[in-house]
Amino acid sequence: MRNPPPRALSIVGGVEQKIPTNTVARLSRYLAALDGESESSISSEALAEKSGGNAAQVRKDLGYLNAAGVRGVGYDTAGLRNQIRHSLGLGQERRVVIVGAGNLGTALAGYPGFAERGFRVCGVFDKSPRLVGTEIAGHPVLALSDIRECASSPSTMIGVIAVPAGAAQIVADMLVAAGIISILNFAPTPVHVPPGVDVRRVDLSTELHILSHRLLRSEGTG
Amino acid sequence: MRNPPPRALSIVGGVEQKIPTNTVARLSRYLAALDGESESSISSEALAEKSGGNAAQVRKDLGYLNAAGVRGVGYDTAGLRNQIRHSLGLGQERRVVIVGAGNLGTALAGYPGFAERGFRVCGVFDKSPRLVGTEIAGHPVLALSDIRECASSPSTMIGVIAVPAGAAQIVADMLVAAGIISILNFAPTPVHVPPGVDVRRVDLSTELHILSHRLLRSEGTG
DNA sequence: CGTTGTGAAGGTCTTCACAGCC
DNA sequence: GGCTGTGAAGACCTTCACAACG
Repeated sequence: MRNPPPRALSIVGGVEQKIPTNTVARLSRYLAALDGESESSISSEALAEKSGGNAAQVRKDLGYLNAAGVRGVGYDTAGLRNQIRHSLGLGQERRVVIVGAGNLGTALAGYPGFAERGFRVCGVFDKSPRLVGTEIAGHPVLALSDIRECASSPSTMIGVIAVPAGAAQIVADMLVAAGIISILNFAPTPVHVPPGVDVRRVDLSTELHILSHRLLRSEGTG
Repeated sequence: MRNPPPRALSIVGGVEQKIPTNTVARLSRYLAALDGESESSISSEALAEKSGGNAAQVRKDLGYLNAAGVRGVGYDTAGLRNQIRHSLGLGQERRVVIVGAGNLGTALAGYPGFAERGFRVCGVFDKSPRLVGTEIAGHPVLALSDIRECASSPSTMIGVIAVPAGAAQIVADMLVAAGIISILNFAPTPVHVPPGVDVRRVDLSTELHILSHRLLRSEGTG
């Protein structure tokens, strides 16, 4: 959320600049699009087509990576993939803890995209003694109190909140107490965290509301 | 991501103006925040606090609704709730079909927030004959071929794609063929649809990538 | 008084258009 | 010729600041 004042990072081998969040989101999609690409080189136009965007934007976005496109040809597929992976912090393995072993937590734990895209689920937690000890999607369900232990390399971990709204804040507090500073919140409520902790929120009802609003409009005009 | 057709909308006879998508998303959150509100009136500052936003923005957003705030007091809770519901197209019941009865589809079908926020799941579909006929989250699983039948009031329906990437486009085509013009796509791939069909995309990997990128930054500066 | 409603300012993101390069 | 890289323009979004008002 609150990012530090724009400051140059000393990354080995280059000067990185701040990349807007929207661009990061699209980079993620470019990466997915590249996964299905067998040609050794790809043009901004082709990449836009495959990722659902537009060519000028692709070029602007890749500009943030100091991407090595070749004029008249396009971008080297393998090199571009590496650069995007690097800029998304996927050079090292990212570990994910999921809190909440209900329907959503189960879906997340079993989501094949996680592993494919560089994330490893390293713990699924639930407060219910009925669930602790069972297994979902191949992961043992652990007690909430074990979060701390699991989070031994805090800075590389992401915590996912997949519990009902009423429990979201308490879970957030626990994640923060365990040293996790990066949280994805699926509960339909905001959570408060100390400065330095980054929360992203995904709310299914909100997505439906947006579609519903636009339906209303097309009903009005149609 | 595909955004709404950039057409200017002239609602006949009305004073309704276009509401930016970001504002619509926040309206959804204001609505959620109001659900937990018992006071008869609420200030922009209080609403901002409860919804995780900022007061000036709340006032700007509510301005799009011609909201009837009372200076020195705040907004009438019940009235505001109604206005937001109306502007989100929740005056009528919105029906949702979910395609894909895997982990994610099951989680969505069982998500209590849907019903609470004005949406009714009216069909869960899957291509697997093994699943058709079973029940998930209280909904019978139907065959894909029944989508058309289910979508008798097309304009009020929202289709949710909860299938693997490889099947997403085919499912999108089927939804469109059934007359559905509003789609929420959870598959990690874009889908192509004809003009007039509105697609929103939610990608879990992308959310994780954004967090991962920001972790990288804080590792660099920390 | 406290709070809304809103023009104006400031910032960010997207699109355009074309120079530059292979 | 074809495609990238990018400044400039334009659209959009957020924040500020304060007048208007109950």
